[in-house]
Amino acid sequence: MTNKVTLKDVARHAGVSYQTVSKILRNQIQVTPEVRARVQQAVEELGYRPNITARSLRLQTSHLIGYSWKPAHERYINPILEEFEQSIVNAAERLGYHILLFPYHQGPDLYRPYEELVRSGRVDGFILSDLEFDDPRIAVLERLQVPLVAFGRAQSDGSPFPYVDVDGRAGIRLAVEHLLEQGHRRIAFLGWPEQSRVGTDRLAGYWEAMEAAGLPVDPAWVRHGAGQYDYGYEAAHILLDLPPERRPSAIVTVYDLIAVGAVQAIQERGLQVGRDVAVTGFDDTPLLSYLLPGLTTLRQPVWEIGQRVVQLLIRLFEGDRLTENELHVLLPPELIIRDSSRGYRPR
Amino acid sequence: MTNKVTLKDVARHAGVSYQTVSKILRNQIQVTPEVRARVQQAVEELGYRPNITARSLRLQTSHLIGYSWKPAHERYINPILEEFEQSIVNAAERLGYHILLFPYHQGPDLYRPYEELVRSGRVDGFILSDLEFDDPRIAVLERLQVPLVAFGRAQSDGSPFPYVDVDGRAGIRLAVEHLLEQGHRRIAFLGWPEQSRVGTDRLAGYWEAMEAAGLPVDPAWVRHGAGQYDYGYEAAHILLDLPPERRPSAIVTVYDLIAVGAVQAIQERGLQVGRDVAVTGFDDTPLLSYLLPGLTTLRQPVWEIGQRVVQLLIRLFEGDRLTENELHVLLPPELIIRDSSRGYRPR
DNA sequence: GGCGTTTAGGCGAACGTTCGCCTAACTCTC
DNA sequence: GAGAGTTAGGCGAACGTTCGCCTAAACGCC
Repeated sequence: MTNKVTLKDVARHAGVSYQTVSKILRNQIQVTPEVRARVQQAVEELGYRPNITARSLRLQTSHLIGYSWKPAHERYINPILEEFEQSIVNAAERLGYHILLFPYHQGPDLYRPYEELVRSGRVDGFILSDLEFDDPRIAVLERLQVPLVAFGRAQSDGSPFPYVDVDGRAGIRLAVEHLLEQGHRRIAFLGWPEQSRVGTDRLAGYWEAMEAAGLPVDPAWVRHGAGQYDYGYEAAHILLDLPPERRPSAIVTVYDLIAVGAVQAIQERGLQVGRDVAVTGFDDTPLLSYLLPGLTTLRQPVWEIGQRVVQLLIRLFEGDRLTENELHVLLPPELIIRDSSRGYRPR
Repeated sequence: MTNKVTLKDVARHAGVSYQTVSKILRNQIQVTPEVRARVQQAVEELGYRPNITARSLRLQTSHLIGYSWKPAHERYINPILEEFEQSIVNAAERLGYHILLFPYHQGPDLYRPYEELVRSGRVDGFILSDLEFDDPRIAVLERLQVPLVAFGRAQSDGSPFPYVDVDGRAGIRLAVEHLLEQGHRRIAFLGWPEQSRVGTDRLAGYWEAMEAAGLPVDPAWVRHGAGQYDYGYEAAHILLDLPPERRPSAIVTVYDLIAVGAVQAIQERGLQVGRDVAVTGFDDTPLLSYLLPGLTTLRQPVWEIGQRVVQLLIRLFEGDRLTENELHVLLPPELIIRDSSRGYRPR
């Protein structure tokens, strides 16, 4: 079953005390080359592997990181989460840690399971994703005084706890700037509900870019909604119903599926996406490329975020003193330009 | 950081020996109600939680299950894996276990990391998904003599190791039978490459259903291919190019994206999906419902599979003697009938 | 009331590490 | 060649549990 070869076995084989074997393997002692060789050989012959549990007990650290995320439900899937998961596993592995799955279920007794995991020494710290506004997990974990790093913020202007996040504001700014370069002047924005942290952040990017270009923004161009495909579809129809001089020639959205809905609405009116009305999305959702190959979108640096999150958490474990810039990291998304925002021909 | 309250603290507080506290908490001893109450109170006052690492060391079991899956790459995503992951976490949690992520990377030294995890006592056993034909992980783990349960088989007619799998053959049979009921007689099958384990299995279902209905199968109707969207698209065109009396009126596919490609090809020819040519997919891919709402497809009982996999693995841990039927479980998928296979009007 | 039996709870040991301290033996120096 | 310094490696203890064995007191019985 599990490893039966212990330090004592190796020691007996090599004719030294078992504590000495431990020290030799961890390079914490000087020995004659001859003894070292004997020990090495014994290790290999017996196939010794240190028992992680015993080490954890002695060292008072599990080398396990809890990962809490919000499971997708029925009609909602988060396309970037799988890549994030892979990334943190990858980074953790290289640093000698493993990732323990710990999905986040809303419910009355949120505290209990976290306390259990922490107080029982199961995990050394947590990685959180899918942060909500005023996320209850944060309070719980801070109360437990356990290190945590979040993928995402709780407030648009940053949060006190350590996080790594995508700079949605900069991303949307990139998208708007790109549309401006293409000659668009009336650019609409399909955002998320006004309370949404992510939505507010991205909307700010829109305002910044429009302002920097000195362009007035028609209030009708900025919309908020909670849905996905349907919301994009309906909102686009409303936008296209505006009188010609107010009708946007480009629609920036905060999510690919919203963009897909908008594309559908545009096409239904006999308009051509790109040439007549440009559309941009957000996330570069993998499956979409099959169905709507040409959607201009913003790709989050998910892999990089995962790597940073783990590195940051482990530095927290080690008790490093970290600067503001190390504790709060923002990474810009990459603008992927495709046909949905090319070939504009003003009419 | 981690729990500082130990059995000894509780014992001191309650005025008994610490071993007695342990026994009381595990109900392995009879004590006077008064002592039990004192201990209970001490536990609560101090917020004692047993240290999992120490327990693991003593009990020689980590209560951790390694989950190995094949990470999605660039253009390939497996839509059912997230649900599976959730399901095993859920089942494991309820049985006192946790899931450790351990992605499977093909490479020269496959053995090493598994050996490490097992011999060091990190995990008690493994769950494998995304099985390949003659999957190397199986050999490695069997050599290490570690319990394992797979989601999937390595051979169409079953595999020696414990597994839970979806009965693709029965699924395809359902789809074909449904099409027969709709009045279709010329039914084509877009499968996977001939070496594919899953593909062979599903193809068998097709043959069985056609044979049971006493219908001849035109060899041109059965196609094998490795792609997804493109493969479906091209294969459908080839099928529709057959002379009218040989041209299929229904296309069964082994994967939703292949079906989407086929739908595209059908529509390009001015034919209507469902009325003129029926199409069925496999997996009920979540995102697709936005883009092609009406695809008839087979939904794998992923949640159920996850639950069963964990239960089976834990019974393996416990050394139960299991019967053939318990070790090798097949669950049928559910046929979701939508518009792409309804309203057939023979011409 | 003496004997055997039950019961409550104590005690020692073990799981496999790591780490600090200790001590012989060796090396150097004058 | 004696004292001080260095070096190789041994030893005990600890991390926090669980478990088997032990014992003293309480109990039942005739």
